[in-house]
Amino acid sequence: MSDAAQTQSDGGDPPENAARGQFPKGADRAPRTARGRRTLRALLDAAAQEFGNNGFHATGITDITRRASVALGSFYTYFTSKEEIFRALVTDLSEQVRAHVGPYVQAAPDALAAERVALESYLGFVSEQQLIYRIIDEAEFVAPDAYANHYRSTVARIAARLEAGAARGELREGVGEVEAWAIAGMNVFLGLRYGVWGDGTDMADVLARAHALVADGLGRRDQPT
Amino acid sequence: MSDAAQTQSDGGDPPENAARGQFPKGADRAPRTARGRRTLRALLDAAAQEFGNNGFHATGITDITRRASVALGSFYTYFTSKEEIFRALVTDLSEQVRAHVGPYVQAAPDALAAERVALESYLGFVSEQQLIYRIIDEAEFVAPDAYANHYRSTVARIAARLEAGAARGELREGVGEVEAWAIAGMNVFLGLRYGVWGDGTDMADVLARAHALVADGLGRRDQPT
Amino acid sequence: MSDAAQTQSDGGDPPENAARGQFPKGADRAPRTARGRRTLRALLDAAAQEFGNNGFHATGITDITRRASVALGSFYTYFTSKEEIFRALVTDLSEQVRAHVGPYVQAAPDALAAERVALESYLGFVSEQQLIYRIIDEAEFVAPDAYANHYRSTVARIAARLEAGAARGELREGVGEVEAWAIAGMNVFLGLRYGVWGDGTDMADVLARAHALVADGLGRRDQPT
Amino acid sequence: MSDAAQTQSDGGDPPENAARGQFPKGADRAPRTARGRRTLRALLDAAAQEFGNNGFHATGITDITRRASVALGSFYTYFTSKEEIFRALVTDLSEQVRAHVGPYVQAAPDALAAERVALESYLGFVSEQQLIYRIIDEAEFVAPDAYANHYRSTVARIAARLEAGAARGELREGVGEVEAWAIAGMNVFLGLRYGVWGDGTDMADVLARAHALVADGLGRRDQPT
DNA sequence: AATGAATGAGGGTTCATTCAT
DNA sequence: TATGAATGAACCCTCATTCAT
Repeated sequence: MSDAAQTQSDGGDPPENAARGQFPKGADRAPRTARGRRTLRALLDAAAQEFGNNGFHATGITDITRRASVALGSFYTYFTSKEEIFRALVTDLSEQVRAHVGPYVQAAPDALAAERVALESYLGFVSEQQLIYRIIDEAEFVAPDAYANHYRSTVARIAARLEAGAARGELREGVGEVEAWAIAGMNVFLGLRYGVWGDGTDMADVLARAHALVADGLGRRDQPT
Repeated sequence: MSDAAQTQSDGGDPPENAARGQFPKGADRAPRTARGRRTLRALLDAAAQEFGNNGFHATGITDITRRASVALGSFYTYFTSKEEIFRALVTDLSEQVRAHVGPYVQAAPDALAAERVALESYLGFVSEQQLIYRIIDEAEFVAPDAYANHYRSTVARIAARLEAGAARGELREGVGEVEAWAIAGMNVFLGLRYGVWGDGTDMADVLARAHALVADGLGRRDQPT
Repeated sequence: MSDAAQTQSDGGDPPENAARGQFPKGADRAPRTARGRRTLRALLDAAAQEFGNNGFHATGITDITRRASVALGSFYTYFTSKEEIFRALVTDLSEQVRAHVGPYVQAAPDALAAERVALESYLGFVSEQQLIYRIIDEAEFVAPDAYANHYRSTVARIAARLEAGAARGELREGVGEVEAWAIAGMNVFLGLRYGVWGDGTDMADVLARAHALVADGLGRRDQPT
Repeated sequence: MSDAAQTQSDGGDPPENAARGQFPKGADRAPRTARGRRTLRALLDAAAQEFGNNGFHATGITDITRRASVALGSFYTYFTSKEEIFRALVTDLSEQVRAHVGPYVQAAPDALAAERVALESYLGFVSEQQLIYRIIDEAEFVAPDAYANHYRSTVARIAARLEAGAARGELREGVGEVEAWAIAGMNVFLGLRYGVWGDGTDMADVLARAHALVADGLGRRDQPT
C-alpha cells in the first residue's frame, strides 16, 4: 500500500476487467450476459460503500443489495457468501491502489525519487479514497490471507525497487525486505493520520519530512551517526 | 505502540493495579469486595484471551465467562456490554505497553539509542504478546476512539523524545510529529511482520536494519542526499 | 366496546379483509404475494390466541410462530416487534367490534332500543370472544394509545347516538359524552362479570335489569326523583 | 372501586396497620422490629410509585429497592416474589379506596345521595391517586384473583346499599347485583376518563350528569319509558 | 437471472431469585 | 437483618443463507 500501488494485470484486461473476474472462485460464476456484468459491478460498488462506511460486521447483505438496487436473492448468483464479496473487494481495491501508484513510480528518475512519489501518490489516493483504506485494514480480521497478500505483494514491489536502486548505486548496499516493510509501515501510518484522519496539516510538509527521514534518517547531516 | 517497544508489564501486577481500576466507566461499578475484584480480574483476563485468539465478533460473552469460570449474568455486574469490556481492555493494554516502555527508553544514553531500544523492546513485546497486538489493532473497528487514543498518545511520546533529542543536538533540527508517526508505523509493521507473523528471520538483523534506516536513511553514507 | 354490543365479525371475513390490511405500519411491509398474505394472517390469528390466553408478557414470539406454523424469523418479515403485532391486533379487534355493531344498532327503532341492542350484542360478543376482551383490556398497559383510541372512538359513537336520540325527542335533552362514558363503563363491566367471568346467571335478566337502569334509573317509577 | 370505598377491617387496626400486616403469607414474615417495619413500609411505598409509574413488568426489584434505599437482598426478607408485593399492594390500595369513600357514603341521607357521594369521592380520590388506579387495573393481568376480589367486594357493598335502599322504599324494588356492577363500571370509566386522563372538563358537571343517569335514566322525565 | 419470502441457529442482554458474608 | 455479588434460564431480535416462483 504505502508503496501504494503499481504493477499487476492492469495492462491487458480481458473483457470486462480481469480483476473483477477473478473472485467467483467457481469460475462458472463469471457473468455471461451484459446484464449480469452490470449487476456484478453494481454489487461490488455498493459493497465498497457499505463496508467502507459501516464495516464488515455492521453491513448486511441487504444493505448491499438495497444500495445496488438488486434483489436479495441475486446476491448469491454472484457470490457464495458475505466473506467472499469482501475478499473480492480487497483484491480489487489492492489492485486499484497498485494501478494508481505504479505509473508515478515508473516515471521516477531514481530510487529515492521513486519512494518519494510512491508516498506522495499514496497519500493522495488515501485522502480521496478513505473507504478503501478502511476496507483493506479490516481485512486483517475478516480475510487475513487477503490482507497478508496485499501487504506481502506491496512490500515485495518496494523491496524490488530498493534492491534495484542499490544495484544501480543509488542506495546504500544491502537494503531489502526489512527496509521495505519499514517504509510500508511509515507510509500506511502517515496515510491513516494525515490522509484519513486528516486535519489541516500541510501535506507537502508531511511528504517532505517523511522523505527526509527515509532518505537521510534522523541523524544530523553534518555528522552521520 | 511503536513507542511501543517494550515488554509486557503483566508479570507482577500488584493486585490493585491502578490501570485496571479505571475501566468500569460507571464509577459505581467498581467492585466493593475482594471477591468482586477477583471476578473483575478474571473477566478481563479471559476477555484478553478470547478476543485475542478469536477476535471481537467471533467471541461470545459466554466464551469469556466460561473461561473466567463465572456465571453469564455476572458479566453484566461489571460491564454493560461486550463493547465496554473490549474498550476497557484496550485502555488497559495500551497502558501496559506504555508502563513498560518508559524504563527502557529512559535508560537510553541518547536519542537514537532510545529509538533503537524502543523498537527492540516493542518487537520483543509483540512476539510474546501477539494477542495484545491483535486486540489493539481490532480496536480500529470496534472502538475507534480507543484506537485513536492509543496511537495518538503513543506518537505524542515519540515526538516528545525526538524533540528533546533535537534540542540536545543529538538529532537533526525540526523533527517532530510527522517523523514520530512514520517511526510508529515502521515499528508496528515490523512488529506485525516479524513479531506476529514471524518466520525464522533473525530479529537482531531486523533491528539493525530498521535502526540504520531511522538513523541514516536509505542514502549512501558517503554521499548524503 | 360498550357500543360495543355486537357479535364477532370474524365469521366470514373475506380473504382480503380491509381491516387486516392496515397494520404493518411500514406500508412497505404489506405482503406482496399470496403466500405472504397467508403467513401474515396466520401470525395474527395465532397471536390473538396466544395473547388472549396467556397475556402479552407470558407470550413469546416463538409461541406465536409455533402456533402459526411459521419460522421464527418470518415473524420479523411482517412485524418489527412483539409490541407491533399486539398493537395491530388491538386495532384489528377494535375494528371487528365496530364493524359488527353497526347493523344491530342501525336497525333499532329508536334510541333506547339502540342502547339495548348494543348491550345485548356486546354481551353476546364478549361471551363468545373472551380472548378479545382480554387483549383489548391489556392494551391499557401494553399500547396505551391503542387502548385510548379504542375507547375514545367507541364512546364517540355512543355519544353520537345519544345526541341524535335527544334531537329526535326520544331521550332527555342534553345527554352526550359523559353519559356515553358512563354507559360504556356499565357495558364493559357487565361484559366482564357476566360474559367473561360468567357463572350461570341468566343473561336475559342481566340485560333487562341493565337496560332498565339506563332507561329509567334507580328511582321509583311512580315518583321520579 | 366506583362505590369506591367502604367497610373492611379498618375498624380495629392492630399495631402497625393490619392491612399491611396481611400480605406476607407466611405469617412469620411480619417484621418484628421497628426497623423492620420501617423497611417494609419503605418497600411498599416505593413499589407503589414504581408499579404505578412504570407498570408491573417494566418495574424491576432493583427499582423498588433503590427507591426504598434498601439493599436488593433485603427485599426477600419481606416478600417472596415480585408478584407477592404487587398483590399485597393491591390489597392495601383496595382498602385505601374503601377507607376513603366509606365515611362519605355512611353520612348520606338516603340511597340516591349515597351513590352520588360515592361517585363524587371516588372521582376525587382517583384524580389525586392516579397511580392507584393503574395498579389496581393492572392486577387484572398480574394477580387476577386480587383484581376479582377487589371488584367483587366493592360491588357487594354497592349491592348491599341498593338493596337496603329498596327495602326502605327509596329505590325501586328488585335492584341488586346487576345494577351494582353497572354502577361500578360507570364509576370506574368516568374515573379513568375524567380523573386519570383528565382534561379541563368540569368535574361537577360530570358528577351531575352521571348521577342523573343513575337516578332517572336516559328517558324523558315527563314520559317514563 | 431475478425475486423476495422463509428459515433457524446464534447471540447479546435482562432480571428474578439465591447465597455467602 | 442487611448487603450486594452471583446465578442462569429466558427471551427478543438479527441476519446470512436457502428456496420456491
